[in-house]
Amino acid sequence: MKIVLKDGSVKEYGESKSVYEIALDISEGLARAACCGKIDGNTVDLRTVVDRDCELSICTAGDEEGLAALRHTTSHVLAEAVKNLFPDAKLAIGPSIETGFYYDFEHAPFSREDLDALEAEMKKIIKKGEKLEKFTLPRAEAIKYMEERQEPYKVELIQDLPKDAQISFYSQGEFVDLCAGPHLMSTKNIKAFKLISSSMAYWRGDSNKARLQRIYGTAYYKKEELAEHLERMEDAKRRDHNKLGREMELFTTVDVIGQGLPLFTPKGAKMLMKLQRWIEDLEDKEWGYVRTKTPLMAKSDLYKMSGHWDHYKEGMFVLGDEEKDKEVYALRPMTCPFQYFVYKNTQKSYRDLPYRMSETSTLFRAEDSGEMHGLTRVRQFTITEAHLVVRPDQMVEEFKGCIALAKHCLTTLGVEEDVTYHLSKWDPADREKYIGEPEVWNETEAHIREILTELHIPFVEDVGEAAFYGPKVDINAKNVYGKEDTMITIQWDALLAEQFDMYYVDQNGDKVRPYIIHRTSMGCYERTLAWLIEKYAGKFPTWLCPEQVRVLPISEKYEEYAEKVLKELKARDIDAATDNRSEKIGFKIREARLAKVPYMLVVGQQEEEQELVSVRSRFAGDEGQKPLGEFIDQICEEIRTKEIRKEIAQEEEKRS
RNA sequence: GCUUCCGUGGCUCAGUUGGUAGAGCGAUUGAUUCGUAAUCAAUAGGUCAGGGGUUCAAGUCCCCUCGGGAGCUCCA
Repeated sequence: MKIVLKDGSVKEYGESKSVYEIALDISEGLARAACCGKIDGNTVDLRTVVDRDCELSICTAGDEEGLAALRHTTSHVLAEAVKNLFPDAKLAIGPSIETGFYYDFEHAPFSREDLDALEAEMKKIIKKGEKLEKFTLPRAEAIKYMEERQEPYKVELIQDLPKDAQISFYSQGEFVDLCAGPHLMSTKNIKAFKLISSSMAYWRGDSNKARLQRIYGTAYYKKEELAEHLERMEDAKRRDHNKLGREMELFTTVDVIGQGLPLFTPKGAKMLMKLQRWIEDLEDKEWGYVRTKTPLMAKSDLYKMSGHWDHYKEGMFVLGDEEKDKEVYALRPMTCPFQYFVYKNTQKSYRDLPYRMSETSTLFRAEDSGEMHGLTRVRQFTITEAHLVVRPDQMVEEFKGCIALAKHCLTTLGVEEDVTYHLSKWDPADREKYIGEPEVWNETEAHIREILTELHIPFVEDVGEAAFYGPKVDINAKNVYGKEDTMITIQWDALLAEQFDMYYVDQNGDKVRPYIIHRTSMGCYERTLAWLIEKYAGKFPTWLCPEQVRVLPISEKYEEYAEKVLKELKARDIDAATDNRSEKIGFKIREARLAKVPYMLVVGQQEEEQELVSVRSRFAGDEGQKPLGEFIDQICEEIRTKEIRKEIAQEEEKRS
């Protein structure tokens, strides 16, 4: 039997061998790291017997499959440890995930002390180095087997498998778990793991079903990799916008004002203003948008017309009681129908299209109390939202234009590499949630698919993620903890024009229904700011900084010159301040560094006499003395072009 | 909305089996007038998230409300 290995070399064996034996044969070291194999592209367990010519690769350190198998095995060890320490616990499921693994148990909540005790127990199990053995049972016997072991969740899982299936189990010593594999050969190959946290989870993610306790953990091949991962988690905590944004005095929240209602303090408000001016100017000057200003609330009649009353009432803040009050109002959760009436204000000709209306509008959404998080999930937010009313023949070009604008915005902010594109489709199995006919949905989805393919944008398709009136392109970004949020959305709407009786007059004088694109060029400002805080760990590109320059006089004697420098900076629209406190220069520099101000201008006797400034930047450290005018020209250019200067290697930031 | 953990001066926290609050940083004031990451000293700041209960006595125990974290569910 001929085996073609990953590196192209060919091995010949006289008889059948297991993947593990072959791995051992190739390299002792490799085999130790091996977790599973791939035969002709399919992941297989190390115990799998190879009895024919094939291509075989051994999944090892660095392979996704290998890492998943390692973590999955670690989750089994966790399950064994839980059973040892808490025999009453019932096992649910325990898969590997992107950052590690988890296992769900029916049990009282686990404390950190419990997790520490479990870690110690897991180490004991690993030290014993039991072999993981695979065996299979027919379905009926498998159910009986798990009933005997009093594992009701496992029984339920097996019952969902096909009647004629052979159910596979893995054991390590006394411990047995229902599992499809693959797994390590022995528990002793687990070298580096850590239990991270525990929390509640529902059986099968259904809030009507049993409440389980989930333990999260992670595992790596090497101790150093685990240490790196834990360091990354620490770094994520430091970058967390909800903490850093408050520390940097960008925003705050107040109990009596309410959940999901952040207050932007002067620095945060300045950043939002810069973002807004940039987006609005860009849209109006370069992309042909017109601006509207429409009410933040409307009578319920409007939402009934748009379909929001039927499809989205739960998410709206309704003012007034339908039973008692003549008029019921609602704060707006979106801008669409308001802008439709702007369009309808005058009769439009085919020559007027595309008609691109944009508005920086504040929206209100009645999110459930548990959904709010920092600036990424709030009840009131502001977004520059647009509706493009277009002729059907213009639709594809305009849709592409919206994607191009979004990409331009992402590139300018330096985050274009950090996003994923999604084609959010309807769910044909859930017709209630959507309006319109299946043919329209299939057709519009096909159009979007074609556009993305043509633009060479990699994307994934998500069923059931569409708006109720049409499919969309969602551009998502991950936060520091790896959770995804939608930043930008571009929606194809071939249906609402009908609902609002919107039309244009074509060449023949006939009334024709236009198409509509709902889109944003950036996400809402709150979420965008959160993203930027985490992306840059608070060290924003200069153009966005609420304080771009801080002038630091060596002593109070040079205060006058510092004020003169400040005046010239402000005359060129640079956001600057002076630090005139009677502190030593070292102290002032330290504070400016901690405030992440991009440029510090140190001024003393030499500078005053020769109209110079000593530049110290976040990017290059001490940049030396230069004439004030030269510095101002340079920073103005950096701001104008929205340059993202590279930071110097992180100096150790000494805190307290 | 659900489960769970948490809520002490502006920030980070300490507060032992219940005996009516402490530190560091920050702030303020004074002194210092300094050349690239912390000058010295003094002073002020808290109904211990809010409300109710148990107790001779509650920051500490119990209940409710509000707010925060984690995880579900949800998300135009």
